[in-house]
Amino acid sequence: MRLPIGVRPARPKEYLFVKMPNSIQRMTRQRRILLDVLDRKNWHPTAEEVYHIVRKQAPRISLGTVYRNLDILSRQGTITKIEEAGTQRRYDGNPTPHYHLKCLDCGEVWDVPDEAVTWQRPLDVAIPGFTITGHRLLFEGYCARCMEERQ
Amino acid sequence: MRLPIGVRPARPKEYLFVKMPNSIQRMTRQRRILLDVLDRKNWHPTAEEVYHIVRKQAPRISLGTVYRNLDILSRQGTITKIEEAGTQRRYDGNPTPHYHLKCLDCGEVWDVPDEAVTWQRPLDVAIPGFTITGHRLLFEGYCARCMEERQ
DNA sequence: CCCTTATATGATACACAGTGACAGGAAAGA
DNA sequence: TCTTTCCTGTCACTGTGTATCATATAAGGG
Repeated sequence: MRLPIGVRPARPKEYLFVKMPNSIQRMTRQRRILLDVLDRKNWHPTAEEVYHIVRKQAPRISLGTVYRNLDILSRQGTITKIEEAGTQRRYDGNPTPHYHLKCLDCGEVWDVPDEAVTWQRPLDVAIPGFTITGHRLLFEGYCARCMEERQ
Repeated sequence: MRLPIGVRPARPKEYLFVKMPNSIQRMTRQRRILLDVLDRKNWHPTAEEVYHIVRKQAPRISLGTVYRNLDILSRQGTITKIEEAGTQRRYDGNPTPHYHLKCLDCGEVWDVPDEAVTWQRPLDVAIPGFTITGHRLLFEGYCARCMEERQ
């Protein structure tokens, strides 16, 4: 579990020019379960998947509440939102920056271990007139299972 | 203009395990206009934006036709589909691999000139059990105009 | 421990981006 | 010009996520 019951999470860290969201004020039952469910390694569920799992513990939770909390938590920096236009968003309980790997066949997403990526300096970019605050890197390919199935 | 009228573009290049799309068979008026409109440097319109511009030359074109063609052309390799930047997909008339830059404030997307990116080894990744076919890299930050407006 | 109050929830309707189906239209080769 | 079959426009529809609002409840104070 990420946060002890009743403990307010840290306020959103200030970030250059980023409009800061409402942060968490209350640790509700639903929110606690949701955080607990998201706290697994190398798991990148869609909102729908989170919803189905959370319902085992909170059968009357609404999908809206799941979306609302996933949004709040990701904007607040507690979880990561993986956005790709045209597809379903995925969420990642791990808030520290890291890269992802996506199977082009089944759509599943995995973490890329830092040591698997080789570049000597962690990537330097300079574009005149632009203030760069970060980058997102997604690797694409085919997972072992999908490779097998297609042979 | 990318393709002379009446010239069929190259058939889709075969690619490991990728289901190949229907490729272009006919150079229709609508398709010609669309390709013409997309052929601008450093422009990354949404389907909606393309639609509005194409309609100046083909007022009765449907949004469905725009989507259909953007999809066919990108799968065929004539244009690039940008999925990682925001909620709406964007399209890029430039089919050669390159990176993009997105303003987190206005949502606009630009090309990153290759020489602006510095990494000593050209990015190497090895993940057991995974066949990597490519990667997508998106830089995020704030453009000059948005920086100014917020000061 | 109960009361108060603002935040969070559940229900529902809605918005948006993109897709599917299909009859009619028009490219391209004969 | 004719024929074939791919493509278009129309329109209904789906899936993902958002807005609204009455009700419920967490958290701090008395």
